[in-house]
Amino acid sequence: MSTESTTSLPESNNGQRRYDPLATEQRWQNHWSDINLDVTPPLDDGRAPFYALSMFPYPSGSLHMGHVRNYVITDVIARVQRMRGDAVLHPMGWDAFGLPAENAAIEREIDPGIWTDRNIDQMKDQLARLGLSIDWSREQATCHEDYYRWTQWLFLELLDGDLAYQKEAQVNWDPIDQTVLANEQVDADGKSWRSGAVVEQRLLRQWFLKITDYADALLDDLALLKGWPERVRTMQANWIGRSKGAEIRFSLHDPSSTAIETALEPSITVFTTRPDTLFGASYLVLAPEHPLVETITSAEHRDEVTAFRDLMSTLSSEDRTADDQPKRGIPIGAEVINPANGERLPVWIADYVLAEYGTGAVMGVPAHDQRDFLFARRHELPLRVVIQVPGTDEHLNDGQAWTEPGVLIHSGAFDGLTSEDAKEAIVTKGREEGWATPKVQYRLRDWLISRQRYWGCPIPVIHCESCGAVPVPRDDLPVSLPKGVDLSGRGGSPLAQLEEWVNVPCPRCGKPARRETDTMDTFMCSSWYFLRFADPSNNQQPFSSEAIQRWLPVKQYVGGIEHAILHLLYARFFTKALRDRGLLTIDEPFERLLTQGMVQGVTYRNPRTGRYVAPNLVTDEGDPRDPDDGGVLEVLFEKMSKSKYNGVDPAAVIDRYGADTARMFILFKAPPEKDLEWDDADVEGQFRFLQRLWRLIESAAAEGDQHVSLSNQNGSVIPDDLSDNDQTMRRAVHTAIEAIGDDLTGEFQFNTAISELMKLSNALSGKLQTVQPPIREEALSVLIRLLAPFAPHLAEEFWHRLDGAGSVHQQAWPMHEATALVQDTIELVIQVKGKVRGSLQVPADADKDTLEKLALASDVAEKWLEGQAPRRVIVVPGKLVNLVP
RNA sequence: GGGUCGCUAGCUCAGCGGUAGAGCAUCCGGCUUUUAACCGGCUGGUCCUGAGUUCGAAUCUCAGGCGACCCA
Repeated sequence: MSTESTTSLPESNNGQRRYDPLATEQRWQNHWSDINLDVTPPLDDGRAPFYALSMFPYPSGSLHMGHVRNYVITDVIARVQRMRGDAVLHPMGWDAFGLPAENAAIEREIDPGIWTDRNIDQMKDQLARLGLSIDWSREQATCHEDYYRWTQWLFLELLDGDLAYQKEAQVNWDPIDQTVLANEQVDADGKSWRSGAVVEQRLLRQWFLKITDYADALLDDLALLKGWPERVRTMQANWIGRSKGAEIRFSLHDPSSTAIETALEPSITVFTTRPDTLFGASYLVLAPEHPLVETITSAEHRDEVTAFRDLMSTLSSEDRTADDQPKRGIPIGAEVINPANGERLPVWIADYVLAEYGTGAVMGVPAHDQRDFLFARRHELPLRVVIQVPGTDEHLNDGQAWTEPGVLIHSGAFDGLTSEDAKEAIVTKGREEGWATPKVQYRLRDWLISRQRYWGCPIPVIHCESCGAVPVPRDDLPVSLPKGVDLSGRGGSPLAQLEEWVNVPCPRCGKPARRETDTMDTFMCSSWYFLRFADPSNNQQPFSSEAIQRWLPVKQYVGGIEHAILHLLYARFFTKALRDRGLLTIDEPFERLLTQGMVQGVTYRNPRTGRYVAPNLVTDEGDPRDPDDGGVLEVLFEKMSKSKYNGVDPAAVIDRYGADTARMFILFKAPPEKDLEWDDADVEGQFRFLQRLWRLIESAAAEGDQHVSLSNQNGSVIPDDLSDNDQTMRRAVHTAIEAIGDDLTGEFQFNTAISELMKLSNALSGKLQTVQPPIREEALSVLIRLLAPFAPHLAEEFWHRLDGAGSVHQQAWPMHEATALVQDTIELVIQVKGKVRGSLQVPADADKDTLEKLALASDVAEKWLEGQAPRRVIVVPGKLVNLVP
């Protein structure tokens, strides 16, 4: 594209053109698309690979600011790496299965596939306006057959590897979305991550993936993820929840015998992380649902126990175990023998013990476990201190259990051992005597992937009465989603209604059989999409090993913190499982992770009613009032959402200021990991900065003495005879290169990088005429190249305006020259007793002695030392001299 | 209760042993049939508090306060 075509911009009456962002941006976007600027280099390209990836969006149909922030961050990284000489893969796709499409179908009788494709088209148009350097030729949508046939193929791999199985289990049921959910998809309050409904427990036969086989690997390999935020790693570690301990078997005491029967069956096995406190056990608790409750409850306790179990079945596990709940429980009339000391302990059932965790039974050690302590106090059970509590001998302080490790007391032969040694010694003894086994327990459960919904990837399995669950042969893939299904939303798997689809011959024996009618959790689809981008149109396999070796792992992944556990844990599991199936050679999918903060909008809320008020109903921003009752409103910043009326539409911002301003504002307003408060005034400020740059370039492009042309930029040589002005400008230019380079290496700090651009612009403004032509050519060339990743359209416009060759986005990233940063003289700070009292211009290379002499001879020294010789002189060359009288 | 992060100008953030900075906002002045204006300048700070280390602390250490997030 020639610079001629830019003359269509409006001209002002002094001959300078005005900045018209929309026309400029459209023009360059078309041009880049024409020359395939963003296409990924081929596999045999010799440069270092750099895979930059944003978490792909659900195609809701409208782009919001969170998306914009996410994709702009990734785009800047991709652009910088290209200029630094890497071969960059920067793709985009759609996480396109999921409930909104199905709900739209129910409400408006639109085919979910058509609805989804339409949304994808819309969002793609919106994304295109941002000027993202995405290789759209690699686009994927998880709901398209040429993608999901490979999701099914990978499911069969997991099935072959014994990592997928069916079982009947208590599972989370979302009553609003009418489907089951994985544990990760239920929040701490027991609510669905999607619908917000309180989940119920149901006993159902479902498909699971054995993520627990990888619990140790997923935990241990967190140490490899040095480029991940610490808190994400911590969250994953907590979620996996590995605890080392032991299972300890307590034999039931036979009340008809007075002898200690160590081998009486049945016995009760508990899991504990504190075998060192075994001698402090004073009771034993079973979960109310524990199967042994049925058999060992004594006749006189049976009615009470039945009533208690009925009560518990109505409560969620969160309600039962909440800290502020009184610990409820009742004895069941049985007794066990403590294998360590032969003591008889009563058996209780209680709300705070859950059947799903551990063995569904715990030993009660009131002195050294806070929950046991509260339970024992409430039910007047005995308490025995077996770990020495510092400073108090035998008693507990302030109504608390002592849960720290310590030295054992009242523990027979183990007295005097530390907790750590005692754990091992007690378990060893127990193992010899057959009542203890070392055991590692996890909080992580297997991943429930069945969903009773239509708009998802069909599970490629056929159920045959003779052969059981038979995998669909790989040659028969994909198992296509049938059209024309009645989506009533009334529950049950919609696919089950379609008899002609469901009834098929068994692939193994040929007898009539039925297809699996559940679809997969959409997190399955997103657990491998980053692999497909490396080899997007392969129709022989999900991806080739050559493509994977070239591009994976993802060098920089960018997305929201809400996936800290969900998607990021599943994708890590997939990677390891596929590695063990021989399909991958990498251990981790994402080398570096950036979790961007939320975009928040100004929000008005009536503190009395709790209702949100739309900003256009607030007449006076200085004194916001509720239009209904005239009351004063709270002004807050909260995550943008429809219900809070605080959203800002990206399209409206781009219409008004252009994508470059929107990009610059979002990057400048906050560091990428932190929340960003949207402020229209600051958007204006950013637009003004771009206008200042525009004028700077326009004046440089003017004909005459000041005219700058970058056409011979590579040939221009910095002369030896530099004036002070020349040197000052070069210093500003190379300082900016160094600072921005630092901001874009390791931790990304786009906000400070843009601040440096502003400083550089200020340093050049009005001074370009005062320096030699090669200096101003260098200055402008650097400024434009440093700007390019942030404001790609404007930088391209500037580059062409000053006769630059090719696209600015194909130029090399500037490198700073250390010699340009050197100063002849520096300002030496003079301190007296640590307080700054003045300064002095001194040669930059002066040695310590010289500096000391200069400082002592200065007016400052004379004034503050009053003739006395200083007791001590501290000289920091290049910086200061501190005189201590 | 535990962990992580944060507290610097009115706002959002840099600075992380050596003269407290940027952008926006405010205020003042200028320019203009370039008016979503623009240009120039000023103002503004017990760097959360206290103690310690040091010649010197926003910066390091300890204690405390407040806030956010995660876990229990």
